[in-house]
Amino acid sequence: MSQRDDLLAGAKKLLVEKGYHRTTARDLAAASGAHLASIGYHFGSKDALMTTATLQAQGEWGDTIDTTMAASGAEIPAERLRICVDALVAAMAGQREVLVASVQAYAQAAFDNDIREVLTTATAETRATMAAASLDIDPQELDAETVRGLGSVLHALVAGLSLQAFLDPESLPTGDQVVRAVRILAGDQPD
Amino acid sequence: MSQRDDLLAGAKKLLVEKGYHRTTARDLAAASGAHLASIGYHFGSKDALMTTATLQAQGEWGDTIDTTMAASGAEIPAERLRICVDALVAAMAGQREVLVASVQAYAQAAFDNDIREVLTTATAETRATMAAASLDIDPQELDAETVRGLGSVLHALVAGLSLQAFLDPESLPTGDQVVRAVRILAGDQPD
DNA sequence: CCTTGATTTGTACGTACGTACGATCTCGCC
DNA sequence: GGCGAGATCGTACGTACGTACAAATCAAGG
Repeated sequence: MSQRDDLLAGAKKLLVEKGYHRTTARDLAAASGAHLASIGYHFGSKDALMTTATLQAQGEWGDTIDTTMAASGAEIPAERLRICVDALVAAMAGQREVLVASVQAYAQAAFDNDIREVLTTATAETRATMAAASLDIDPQELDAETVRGLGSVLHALVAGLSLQAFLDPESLPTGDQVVRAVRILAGDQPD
Repeated sequence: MSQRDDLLAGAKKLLVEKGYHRTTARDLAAASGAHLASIGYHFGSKDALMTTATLQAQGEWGDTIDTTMAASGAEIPAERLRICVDALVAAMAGQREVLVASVQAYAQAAFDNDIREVLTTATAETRATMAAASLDIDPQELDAETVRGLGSVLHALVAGLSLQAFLDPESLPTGDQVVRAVRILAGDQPD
């Protein structure tokens, strides 16, 4: 494993443990076993290394979501939702570091346009993937309207639950509770 | 206005413009017109000032949500949802700074237990408020089960849409689109 | 075996940071 | 009018930061 890889791995670790800005170049060197000066050589600057690490870490959470969504093969939309939520909630509980990294990525996105753009693109893709999975159709068949509606809602749901998992995993709902809540919200009669 | 207040106002401004850690004590002094040494005098440390500012800023977004939720008085759950989403989306578009501050607050929560606790409490309250508003009942009448289900879903929806507004406001759905998406998800028949 | 280019190392420079602390000011009160 | 506590100011100290750069090392090719 090259120092470059070591640095990236260490950066991701420290991103989760200390956050973006509290991580110093010397921390990175120590955590990765690489030499302080290697940061400049391989990445140009400490900031560039941290940005790269942040984007990679965020990508991993996106991948988790995508694969989880793809795995649910029920017939009924509500049932698919239930299964997905349960699977995601389980994933969230087990991978808190990835959630932390995602939150750090979002925080950086406020000031770094590179990160912002990657996140925006990734979000758009996730919305399409989720909308398609939820309807059990091919992503190509989706119209923009559906992505904006269904995709946004699904993404919001997952992102919101991720935030909840990040803050207080104990309070996460089950897939069943989510489905029942959705049915209440969909209701077209006074309570 | 005292220097203390000036410092807090400046800190909130810089929290949004530069983020938590990139804001230096000298930035704070300059932005608030207060003297560098006043930070130590009034808040003990620069970090304590930034934490206070972060919590205040986060509270403002919570207040926005709460008042918006309270304002929607339709009879039908879905209709209430539609109105709320439209109102919140409008609020998000007009108050990007508050969204930025919230994201910064969450990022800090990963490493600061004070912030984490306040955020957790605030989230729990918001979930209850939203669940109650959505059912058009008094918060006291809510059972824990409903808060966990309906409250979580509503909170996740709002938090998720906030994140979307933060990243790419253009892609936000309308209340109508959200309601239609929810109805699809609630569907108990194969598409 | 020597050369050459890509890495890794050691180190030091300049800078900007947070904070401590004494001096100075403000102003209500005796 | 002076006293004293609270607030503000000026400044300097020690530190830790990011980065530059020359030296050392390594890996292949001729």
